[in-house]
Amino acid sequence: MKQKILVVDDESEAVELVEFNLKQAGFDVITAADGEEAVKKAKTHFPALVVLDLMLPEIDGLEVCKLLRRDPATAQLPIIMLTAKAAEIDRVLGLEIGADDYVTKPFSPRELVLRIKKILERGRTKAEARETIRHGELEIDIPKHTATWKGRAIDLTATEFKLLTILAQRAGRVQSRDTLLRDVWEYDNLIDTRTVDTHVRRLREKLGGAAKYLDTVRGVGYRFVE
Amino acid sequence: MKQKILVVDDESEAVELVEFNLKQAGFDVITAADGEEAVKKAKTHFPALVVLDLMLPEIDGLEVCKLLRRDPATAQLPIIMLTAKAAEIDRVLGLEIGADDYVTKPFSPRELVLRIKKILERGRTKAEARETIRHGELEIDIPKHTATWKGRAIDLTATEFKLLTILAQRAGRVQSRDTLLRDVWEYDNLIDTRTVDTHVRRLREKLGGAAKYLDTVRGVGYRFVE
DNA sequence: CGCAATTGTTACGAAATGGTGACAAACGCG
DNA sequence: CGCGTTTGTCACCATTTCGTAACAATTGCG
Repeated sequence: MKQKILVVDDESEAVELVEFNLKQAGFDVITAADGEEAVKKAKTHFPALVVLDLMLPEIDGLEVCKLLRRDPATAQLPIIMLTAKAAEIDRVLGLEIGADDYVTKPFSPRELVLRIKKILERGRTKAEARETIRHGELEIDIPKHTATWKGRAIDLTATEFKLLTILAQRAGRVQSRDTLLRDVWEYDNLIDTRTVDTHVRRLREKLGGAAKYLDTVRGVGYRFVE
Repeated sequence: MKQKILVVDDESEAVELVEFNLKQAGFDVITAADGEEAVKKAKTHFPALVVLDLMLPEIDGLEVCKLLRRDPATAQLPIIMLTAKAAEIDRVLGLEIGADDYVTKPFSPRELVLRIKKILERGRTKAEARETIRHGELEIDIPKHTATWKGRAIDLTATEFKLLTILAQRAGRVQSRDTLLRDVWEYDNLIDTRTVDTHVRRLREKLGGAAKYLDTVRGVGYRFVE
Protein backbone atom coordinates (compact mmCIF):
# COMPACT_ATOMS: atom_id res chain seq x y z
CA MET A 1 0.00 0.00 0.00
CA LYS A 2 1.52 3.28 -1.12
CA GLN A 3 1.37 6.24 1.16
CA LYS A 4 -0.05 9.44 -0.24
CA ILE A 5 1.82 12.71 0.15
CA LEU A 6 0.29 16.09 -0.57
CA VAL A 7 2.82 18.58 -1.94
CA VAL A 8 1.87 22.24 -1.77
CA ASP A 9 3.90 24.89 -3.56
CA ASP A 10 3.11 27.59 -6.08
CA GLU A 11 6.36 27.16 -7.97
CA SER A 12 5.86 24.37 -10.45
CA GLU A 13 9.57 23.63 -10.59
CA ALA A 14 9.74 22.92 -6.92
CA VAL A 15 6.63 20.77 -7.07
CA GLU A 16 8.04 18.71 -9.91
CA LEU A 17 11.34 18.21 -8.15
CA VAL A 18 9.64 17.00 -5.00
CA GLU A 19 7.08 14.96 -6.86
CA PHE A 20 9.69 13.14 -8.89
CA ASN A 21 11.75 12.25 -5.86
CA LEU A 22 8.81 11.16 -3.79
CA LYS A 23 7.51 8.91 -6.54
CA GLN A 24 11.01 7.57 -6.89
CA ALA A 25 10.89 6.74 -3.19
CA GLY A 26 7.64 4.86 -3.64
CA PHE A 27 5.06 7.38 -2.55
CA ASP A 28 1.86 8.46 -4.23
CA VAL A 29 1.88 12.18 -4.78
CA ILE A 30 -0.91 14.71 -5.11
CA THR A 31 -0.23 18.39 -5.52
CA ALA A 32 -1.76 21.77 -4.84
CA ALA A 33 -0.60 25.20 -5.99
CA ASP A 34 -2.27 27.38 -3.37
CA GLY A 35 -3.59 27.28 0.15
CA GLU A 36 -7.23 26.88 -0.66
CA GLU A 37 -6.61 23.95 -2.97
CA ALA A 38 -4.31 22.42 -0.34
CA VAL A 39 -6.91 22.47 2.39
CA LYS A 40 -9.55 21.09 0.07
CA LYS A 41 -7.37 18.24 -1.16
CA ALA A 42 -6.23 17.40 2.36
CA LYS A 43 -9.83 16.88 3.34
CA THR A 44 -10.82 14.83 0.35
CA HIS A 45 -7.73 12.76 -0.43
CA PHE A 46 -6.58 12.10 3.12
CA PRO A 47 -2.86 12.06 2.51
CA ALA A 48 -0.51 10.53 5.05
CA LEU A 49 1.55 13.70 5.18
CA VAL A 50 1.70 17.22 3.77
CA VAL A 51 4.75 19.01 2.40
CA LEU A 52 3.86 22.65 2.64
CA ASP A 53 5.66 25.69 1.29
CA LEU A 54 5.59 28.63 3.66
CA MET A 55 5.24 31.24 0.93
CA LEU A 56 2.02 30.83 -0.97
CA PRO A 57 -0.21 33.27 -2.81
CA GLU A 58 -3.46 34.26 -1.09
CA ILE A 59 -3.44 32.09 1.99
CA ASP A 60 0.12 31.48 3.15
CA GLY A 61 1.57 28.30 4.58
CA LEU A 62 1.14 29.21 8.21
CA GLU A 63 -2.51 29.89 7.63
CA VAL A 64 -2.97 26.58 5.85
CA CYS A 65 -1.27 24.89 8.76
CA LYS A 66 -3.65 26.50 11.21
CA LEU A 67 -6.67 25.57 9.12
CA LEU A 68 -5.57 21.96 8.94
CA ARG A 69 -4.96 21.84 12.67
CA ARG A 70 -8.32 23.34 13.42
CA ASP A 71 -10.32 20.66 11.63
CA PRO A 72 -10.55 17.45 13.63
CA ALA A 73 -10.27 15.41 10.47
CA THR A 74 -6.85 16.80 9.63
CA ALA A 75 -5.63 17.96 13.04
CA GLN A 76 -3.20 15.07 13.40
CA LEU A 77 -1.95 15.15 9.84
CA PRO A 78 1.85 15.48 9.82
CA ILE A 79 3.13 18.60 8.12
CA ILE A 80 6.60 19.38 6.84
CA MET A 81 7.22 23.03 6.14
CA LEU A 82 9.40 24.31 3.34
CA THR A 83 10.95 27.66 4.11
CA ALA A 84 13.00 29.80 1.79
CA LYS A 85 15.02 31.63 4.41
CA ALA A 86 16.52 30.24 7.54
CA ALA A 87 15.13 33.24 9.37
CA GLU A 88 11.62 32.05 8.70
CA ILE A 89 12.23 28.87 10.61
CA ASP A 90 11.75 30.70 13.83
CA ARG A 91 8.34 31.81 12.75
CA VAL A 92 7.43 28.23 12.13
CA LEU A 93 8.91 27.09 15.40
CA GLY A 94 8.05 30.02 17.56
CA LEU A 95 4.40 30.25 16.74
CA GLU A 96 1.95 27.67 17.85
CA ILE A 97 1.59 26.43 14.33
CA GLY A 98 2.33 22.81 14.73
CA ALA A 99 4.51 21.78 11.84
CA ASP A 100 6.17 18.47 12.53
CA ASP A 101 9.41 19.34 10.84
CA TYR A 102 10.83 21.87 8.47
CA VAL A 103 13.31 21.95 5.63
CA THR A 104 14.97 25.07 4.31
CA LYS A 105 15.23 25.86 0.64
CA PRO A 106 17.30 25.07 -1.21
CA PHE A 107 16.98 21.54 0.11
CA SER A 108 18.33 18.25 -1.03
CA PRO A 109 15.44 16.06 -2.18
CA ARG A 110 17.21 13.22 -0.45
CA GLU A 111 16.99 14.99 2.87
CA LEU A 112 13.32 15.74 2.39
CA VAL A 113 12.54 12.12 1.62
CA LEU A 114 14.45 11.01 4.70
CA ARG A 115 12.56 13.41 6.92
CA ILE A 116 9.26 12.26 5.49
CA LYS A 117 10.12 8.65 6.07
CA LYS A 118 11.20 9.38 9.59
CA ILE A 119 7.93 11.04 10.46
CA LEU A 120 5.80 8.36 8.86
CA GLU A 121 7.88 5.70 10.52
CA ARG A 122 7.13 7.20 13.88
CA GLY A 123 3.51 6.24 13.52
CA ARG A 124 4.17 2.86 12.02
CA THR A 125 6.91 1.29 14.12
CA LYS A 126 4.47 1.62 16.92
CA ALA A 127 2.14 -0.61 14.98
CA GLU A 128 4.64 -3.37 14.51
CA ALA A 129 4.68 -4.60 18.07
CA ARG A 130 8.00 -6.22 17.79
CA GLU A 131 8.21 -9.51 19.54
CA THR A 132 11.96 -9.54 19.84
CA ILE A 133 14.32 -6.71 20.42
CA ARG A 134 17.95 -6.92 19.49
CA HIS A 135 20.76 -4.57 20.31
CA GLY A 136 24.16 -5.88 19.40
CA GLU A 137 24.47 -9.27 21.00
CA LEU A 138 21.68 -8.66 23.46
CA GLU A 139 18.41 -10.25 22.49
CA ILE A 140 15.08 -9.91 24.22
CA ASP A 141 12.28 -12.26 23.28
CA ILE A 142 9.05 -10.91 24.69
CA PRO A 143 6.66 -13.83 24.09
CA LYS A 144 9.26 -16.32 25.29
CA HIS A 145 10.10 -14.05 28.16
CA THR A 146 13.80 -14.67 27.76
CA ALA A 147 16.88 -12.57 27.31
CA THR A 148 20.22 -13.71 25.94
CA TRP A 149 23.64 -12.11 25.79
CA LYS A 150 26.06 -13.51 23.25
CA GLY A 151 23.77 -16.51 22.92
CA ARG A 152 23.77 -17.29 26.59
CA ALA A 153 20.53 -17.04 28.53
CA ILE A 154 20.22 -14.47 31.26
CA ASP A 155 18.01 -15.49 34.15
CA LEU A 156 15.82 -12.53 35.00
CA THR A 157 12.92 -12.09 37.38
CA ALA A 158 9.61 -10.78 36.10
CA THR A 159 10.27 -7.23 37.21
CA GLU A 160 13.78 -7.19 35.85
CA PHE A 161 12.61 -8.48 32.51
CA LYS A 162 9.90 -5.90 32.26
CA LEU A 163 12.25 -3.12 33.21
CA LEU A 164 14.75 -4.20 30.62
CA THR A 165 12.07 -4.56 27.97
CA ILE A 166 10.62 -1.13 28.53
CA LEU A 167 14.01 0.50 28.51
CA ALA A 168 15.07 -1.38 25.40
CA GLN A 169 11.83 -0.58 23.58
CA ARG A 170 12.49 3.07 24.19
CA ALA A 171 16.17 2.84 23.41
CA GLY A 172 17.85 6.19 23.28
CA ARG A 173 15.18 8.03 25.16
CA VAL A 174 15.69 8.77 28.81
CA GLN A 175 13.05 7.32 31.10
CA SER A 176 12.51 9.06 34.40
CA ARG A 177 12.06 7.02 37.52
CA ASP A 178 8.45 8.10 37.64
CA THR A 179 7.85 6.97 34.10
CA LEU A 180 9.41 3.63 34.87
CA LEU A 181 7.34 3.28 38.00
CA ARG A 182 4.23 3.94 35.98
CA ASP A 183 5.04 1.62 33.13
CA VAL A 184 6.92 -1.16 34.87
CA TRP A 185 5.25 -1.09 38.27
CA GLU A 186 1.94 0.16 36.87
CA TYR A 187 0.86 3.25 38.71
CA ASP A 188 1.91 1.89 42.05
CA ASN A 189 2.55 5.30 43.57
CA LEU A 190 3.19 3.79 46.95
CA ILE A 191 6.54 2.66 45.70
CA ASP A 192 9.66 4.63 46.35
CA THR A 193 11.54 5.89 43.34
CA ARG A 194 14.78 4.60 44.80
CA THR A 195 13.43 1.12 44.24
CA VAL A 196 14.07 1.68 40.57
CA ASP A 197 17.75 2.14 41.30
CA THR A 198 17.94 -1.12 43.13
CA HIS A 199 16.32 -2.99 40.29
CA VAL A 200 18.55 -1.37 37.74
CA ARG A 201 21.49 -2.47 39.80
CA ARG A 202 20.28 -6.06 39.98
CA LEU A 203 19.61 -5.96 36.28
CA ARG A 204 23.10 -4.69 35.56
CA GLU A 205 24.59 -7.40 37.72
CA LYS A 206 22.80 -10.10 35.81
CA LEU A 207 23.43 -8.57 32.42
CA GLY A 208 27.17 -8.72 32.93
CA GLY A 209 28.79 -7.41 29.79
CA ALA A 210 25.47 -6.22 28.42
CA ALA A 211 25.19 -3.81 31.32
CA LYS A 212 26.90 -1.28 29.10
CA TYR A 213 23.53 -0.67 27.52
CA LEU A 214 22.07 0.74 30.71
CA ASP A 215 23.07 4.33 31.12
CA THR A 216 22.44 6.47 34.14
CA VAL A 217 21.43 10.00 33.30
CA ARG A 218 22.12 11.90 36.45
CA GLY A 219 19.24 13.98 37.71
CA VAL A 220 16.87 12.52 35.14
CA GLY A 221 16.62 8.75 34.99
CA TYR A 222 17.91 5.84 32.97
CA ARG A 223 18.48 5.26 29.30
CA PHE A 224 19.09 2.25 27.10
CA VAL A 225 22.02 3.15 24.87
CA GLU A 226 21.43 2.61 21.18
CA MET B 1 -16.42 23.22 15.53
CA LYS B 2 -17.07 20.04 17.45
CA GLN B 3 -14.48 17.31 17.40
CA LYS B 4 -15.65 13.85 16.51
CA ILE B 5 -14.78 10.89 18.74
CA LEU B 6 -15.26 7.29 17.68
CA VAL B 7 -16.15 5.03 20.59
CA VAL B 8 -15.66 1.29 20.06
CA ASP B 9 -16.99 -1.22 22.58
CA ASP B 10 -19.26 -4.22 22.33
CA GLU B 11 -20.92 -3.56 25.66
CA SER B 12 -23.71 -1.07 25.06
CA GLU B 13 -23.64 0.09 28.66
CA ALA B 14 -20.05 1.14 28.41
CA VAL B 15 -20.67 2.87 25.09
CA GLU B 16 -23.58 4.81 26.51
CA LEU B 17 -21.63 5.88 29.54
CA VAL B 18 -18.76 7.16 27.44
CA GLU B 19 -21.03 8.68 24.83
CA PHE B 20 -23.02 10.61 27.40
CA ASN B 21 -19.95 12.02 29.05
CA LEU B 22 -18.24 12.95 25.82
CA LYS B 23 -21.31 14.75 24.52
CA GLN B 24 -21.53 16.51 27.85
CA ALA B 25 -17.96 17.64 27.28
CA GLY B 26 -18.86 19.05 23.87
CA PHE B 27 -17.72 16.31 21.53
CA ASP B 28 -19.55 14.69 18.66
CA VAL B 29 -19.74 10.96 19.17
CA ILE B 30 -19.99 8.08 16.73
CA THR B 31 -19.94 4.50 17.88
CA ALA B 32 -19.01 1.02 16.70
CA ALA B 33 -19.69 -2.34 18.36
CA ASP B 34 -16.98 -4.43 16.74
CA GLY B 35 -13.61 -4.16 15.11
CA GLU B 36 -14.73 -4.28 11.53
CA GLU B 37 -17.27 -1.56 12.01
CA ALA B 38 -14.68 0.47 13.87
CA VAL B 39 -12.15 0.38 11.05
CA LYS B 40 -14.82 1.17 8.49
CA LYS B 41 -16.17 4.14 10.42
CA ALA B 42 -12.71 5.44 11.15
CA LYS B 43 -12.06 5.62 7.42
CA THR B 44 -15.34 7.22 6.46
CA HIS B 45 -16.08 9.57 9.33
CA PHE B 46 -12.53 10.70 10.09
CA PRO B 47 -12.87 11.17 13.79
CA ALA B 48 -10.34 13.22 15.72
CA LEU B 49 -9.71 10.34 18.12
CA VAL B 50 -10.74 6.76 18.81
CA VAL B 51 -11.66 5.27 22.17
CA LEU B 52 -11.08 1.58 21.70
CA ASP B 53 -11.97 -1.32 23.94
CA LEU B 54 -9.30 -4.00 24.05
CA MET B 55 -11.77 -6.87 24.27
CA LEU B 56 -13.91 -7.07 21.18
CA PRO B 57 -15.64 -9.95 19.42
CA GLU B 58 -14.06 -11.19 16.17
CA ILE B 59 -11.23 -8.71 15.62
CA ASP B 60 -9.92 -7.54 18.98
CA GLY B 61 -8.73 -4.10 19.95
CA LEU B 62 -5.06 -4.71 19.29
CA GLU B 63 -5.84 -5.89 15.80
CA VAL B 64 -7.98 -2.84 15.14
CA CYS B 65 -5.14 -0.70 16.37
CA LYS B 66 -2.74 -2.31 13.94
CA LEU B 67 -5.15 -2.00 11.05
CA LEU B 68 -5.66 1.68 11.70
CA ARG B 69 -1.93 2.26 11.93
CA ARG B 70 -1.27 0.44 8.72
CA ASP B 71 -3.49 2.64 6.60
CA PRO B 72 -1.85 5.98 5.81
CA ALA B 73 -5.20 7.70 6.12
CA THR B 74 -5.61 6.69 9.75
CA ALA B 75 -2.03 6.04 10.77
CA GLN B 76 -1.78 9.23 12.79
CA LEU B 77 -5.21 8.94 14.39
CA PRO B 78 -4.89 9.08 18.18
CA ILE B 79 -6.18 6.01 19.99
CA ILE B 80 -7.07 5.57 23.63
CA MET B 81 -7.29 1.97 24.77
CA LEU B 82 -9.80 0.70 27.29
CA THR B 83 -8.67 -2.41 29.13
CA ALA B 84 -10.94 -4.46 31.34
CA LYS B 85 -8.35 -6.16 33.46
CA ALA B 86 -5.24 -4.70 34.88
CA ALA B 87 -3.64 -7.05 32.42
CA GLU B 88 -0.03 -6.26 32.88
CA ILE B 89 1.47 -6.96 29.55
CA ASP B 90 -1.44 -5.88 27.42
CA ARG B 91 -1.24 -2.39 28.75
CA VAL B 92 2.34 -1.87 27.85
CA LEU B 93 1.92 -3.76 24.67
CA GLY B 94 -0.98 -1.51 23.79
CA LEU B 95 1.27 1.48 23.99
CA GLU B 96 3.89 -0.09 21.82
CA ILE B 97 1.30 -1.08 19.31
CA GLY B 98 0.53 2.54 18.96
CA ALA B 99 -2.17 3.50 21.37
CA ASP B 100 -1.59 7.02 22.60
CA ASP B 101 -2.89 6.38 26.08
CA TYR B 102 -4.81 3.79 27.99
CA VAL B 103 -7.44 3.73 30.72
CA THR B 104 -8.36 0.70 32.80
CA LYS B 105 -11.92 -0.33 33.49
CA PRO B 106 -13.63 0.56 35.66
CA PHE B 107 -12.67 4.12 34.80
CA SER B 108 -14.04 7.46 35.83
CA PRO B 109 -15.61 9.14 32.81
CA ARG B 110 -14.05 12.35 34.04
CA GLU B 111 -10.61 10.86 33.73
CA LEU B 112 -11.30 9.60 30.23
CA VAL B 113 -12.50 13.01 29.09
CA LEU B 114 -9.42 14.63 30.55
CA ARG B 115 -7.11 12.23 28.77
CA ILE B 116 -8.90 12.79 25.49
CA LYS B 117 -8.61 16.54 25.83
CA LYS B 118 -4.96 16.25 26.68
CA ILE B 119 -4.20 14.20 23.59
CA LEU B 120 -6.16 16.43 21.26
CA GLU B 121 -4.45 19.42 22.76
CA ARG B 122 -1.09 17.90 22.01
CA GLY B 123 -1.73 17.99 18.29
CA ARG B 124 -2.60 21.63 18.40
CA THR B 125 0.47 22.81 20.26
CA LYS B 126 2.97 20.55 18.61
CA ALA B 127 5.32 23.36 17.75
CA GLU B 128 6.15 24.05 21.36
CA ALA B 129 6.49 20.43 22.27
CA ARG B 130 9.04 19.75 19.60
CA GLU B 131 11.25 16.85 20.36
CA THR B 132 14.38 18.22 18.82
CA ILE B 133 15.64 21.74 18.42
CA ARG B 134 18.16 22.60 15.78
CA HIS B 135 20.13 25.77 15.35
CA GLY B 136 22.90 25.53 12.85
CA GLU B 137 25.03 22.63 13.91
CA LEU B 138 23.72 22.59 17.44
CA GLU B 139 21.11 19.94 18.03
CA ILE B 140 19.13 19.37 21.19
CA ASP B 141 17.19 16.14 21.52
CA ILE B 142 14.80 16.40 24.42
CA PRO B 143 13.60 12.80 24.83
CA LYS B 144 17.13 11.51 24.44
CA HIS B 145 18.35 14.22 26.72
CA THR B 146 21.39 14.84 24.56
CA ALA B 147 22.94 17.83 22.90
CA THR B 148 25.38 17.67 20.02
CA TRP B 149 27.57 20.27 18.35
CA LYS B 150 28.80 19.41 14.89
CA GLY B 151 27.78 15.85 15.53
CA ARG B 152 29.75 15.51 18.71
CA ALA B 153 27.96 14.91 21.98
CA ILE B 154 28.12 17.53 24.69
CA ASP B 155 27.96 16.17 28.20
CA LEU B 156 25.59 18.34 30.18
CA THR B 157 24.16 18.07 33.66
CA ALA B 158 20.41 18.04 34.14
CA THR B 159 20.27 21.73 35.03
CA GLU B 160 22.52 22.80 32.22
CA PHE B 161 20.47 20.83 29.73
CA LYS B 162 17.26 22.39 30.92
CA LEU B 163 18.73 25.86 30.82
CA LEU B 164 19.96 25.36 27.28
CA THR B 165 16.68 23.87 26.19
CA ILE B 166 14.60 26.72 27.54
CA LEU B 167 16.85 29.33 26.02
CA ALA B 168 16.91 27.56 22.67
CA GLN B 169 13.16 27.11 22.64
CA ARG B 170 12.80 30.85 23.05
CA ALA B 171 15.56 31.72 20.64
CA GLY B 172 15.75 35.39 19.90
CA ARG B 173 13.82 36.46 22.93
CA VAL B 174 15.71 37.66 25.97
CA GLN B 175 15.05 35.73 29.15
CA SER B 176 15.53 37.58 32.41
CA ARG B 177 17.29 35.86 35.25
CA ASP B 178 14.01 35.73 37.12
CA THR B 179 12.25 34.10 34.22
CA LEU B 180 14.99 31.53 33.96
CA LEU B 181 14.87 30.85 37.67
CA ARG B 182 11.16 30.27 37.40
CA ASP B 183 11.27 28.06 34.34
CA VAL B 184 14.51 26.19 34.85
CA TRP B 185 14.63 26.03 38.64
CA GLU B 186 10.84 25.96 38.96
CA TYR B 187 9.69 28.62 41.37
CA ASP B 188 12.61 28.19 43.70
CA ASN B 189 12.66 31.80 44.89
CA LEU B 190 15.22 31.01 47.51
CA ILE B 191 17.83 30.91 44.82
CA ASP B 192 20.05 33.83 44.04
CA THR B 193 19.82 35.31 40.57
CA ARG B 194 23.60 35.26 40.27
CA THR B 195 23.38 31.51 40.23
CA VAL B 196 22.06 31.81 36.70
CA ASP B 197 25.26 33.51 35.64
CA THR B 198 27.36 30.70 36.95
CA HIS B 199 25.32 28.12 35.15
CA VAL B 200 25.43 30.07 31.93
CA ARG B 201 29.16 30.19 32.32
CA ARG B 202 29.45 26.45 32.83
CA LEU B 203 27.16 25.91 29.90
CA ARG B 204 29.29 28.13 27.68
CA GLU B 205 32.39 26.29 28.71
CA LYS B 206 30.91 22.95 27.72
CA LEU B 207 29.35 24.23 24.54
CA GLY B 208 32.71 25.29 23.20
CA GLY B 209 32.16 26.66 19.72
CA ALA B 210 28.42 26.61 20.17
CA ALA B 211 28.73 29.10 23.00
CA LYS B 212 28.30 31.79 20.36
CA TYR B 213 24.59 31.14 20.60
CA LEU B 214 24.44 32.37 24.18
CA ASP B 215 24.30 36.13 24.27
CA THR B 216 24.45 38.29 27.33
CA VAL B 217 22.00 41.17 27.29
CA ARG B 218 23.38 43.55 29.77
CA GLY B 219 21.00 44.65 32.46
CA VAL B 220 18.34 42.22 31.31
CA GLY B 221 19.37 38.60 31.04
CA TYR B 222 20.41 36.09 28.43
CA ARG B 223 19.34 35.32 24.92
CA PHE B 224 19.81 32.45 22.52
CA VAL B 225 20.95 34.01 19.24
CA GLU B 226 19.05 32.95 16.14
C1' DC C 1 39.27 59.13 32.00
C1' DG C 2 37.19 57.41 36.13
C1' DC C 3 33.35 55.59 38.43
C1' DA C 4 29.62 52.50 39.27
C1' DA C 5 27.05 48.81 37.79
C1' DT C 6 27.05 44.52 35.78
C1' DT C 7 28.91 40.29 34.37
C1' DG C 8 32.68 36.69 34.12
C1' DT C 9 35.77 33.69 36.76
C1' DT C 10 37.34 30.97 40.36
C1' DA C 11 37.05 28.30 44.36
C1' DC C 12 34.83 25.92 48.03
C1' DG C 13 31.48 23.87 51.22
C1' DA C 14 26.86 22.03 51.15
C1' DA C 15 23.53 19.28 49.19
C1' DA C 16 21.85 15.99 46.02
C1' DT C 17 22.20 11.97 43.62
C1' DG C 18 23.11 7.29 42.62
C1' DG C 19 25.67 2.84 43.73
C1' DT C 20 26.03 -0.71 47.13
C1' DG C 21 25.13 -4.13 50.69
C1' DA C 22 22.01 -5.69 54.05
C1' DC C 23 17.48 -6.89 55.66
C1' DA C 24 12.74 -8.12 56.20
C1' DA C 25 8.32 -8.67 54.16
C1' DA C 26 5.79 -10.78 50.51
C1' DC C 27 5.37 -14.17 47.31
C1' DG C 28 5.40 -18.63 44.92
C1' DC C 29 5.50 -23.38 45.01
C1' DG C 30 5.80 -28.06 46.27
C1' DC D 1 3.06 -25.23 55.96
C1' DG D 2 8.06 -24.35 55.19
C1' DC D 3 11.54 -23.02 52.16
C1' DG D 4 13.84 -20.40 48.73
C1' DT D 5 13.17 -16.54 45.76
C1' DT D 6 11.79 -12.13 44.73
C1' DT D 7 10.94 -7.51 45.99
C1' DG D 8 10.75 -3.04 48.35
C1' DT D 9 13.14 -0.23 51.71
C1' DC D 10 16.81 1.62 54.15
C1' DA D 11 21.34 3.36 55.63
C1' DC D 12 25.87 4.39 54.28
C1' DC D 13 29.33 6.21 51.22
C1' DA D 14 31.66 8.16 47.10
C1' DT D 15 30.88 11.25 43.68
C1' DT D 16 28.85 14.78 41.23
C1' DT D 17 26.51 18.84 41.08
C1' DC D 18 24.87 23.09 42.92
C1' DG D 19 24.65 27.63 45.09
C1' DT D 20 27.22 31.26 46.88
C1' DA D 21 30.66 34.43 47.89
C1' DA D 22 34.73 36.89 46.77
C1' DC D 23 37.34 38.84 43.32
C1' DA D 24 38.62 40.20 38.49
C1' DA D 25 37.13 41.92 34.15
C1' DT D 26 34.09 44.39 31.32
C1' DT D 27 30.74 47.67 30.04
C1' DG D 28 28.14 51.95 29.96
C1' DC D 29 28.06 56.61 30.92
C1' DG D 30 28.89 61.37 32.33
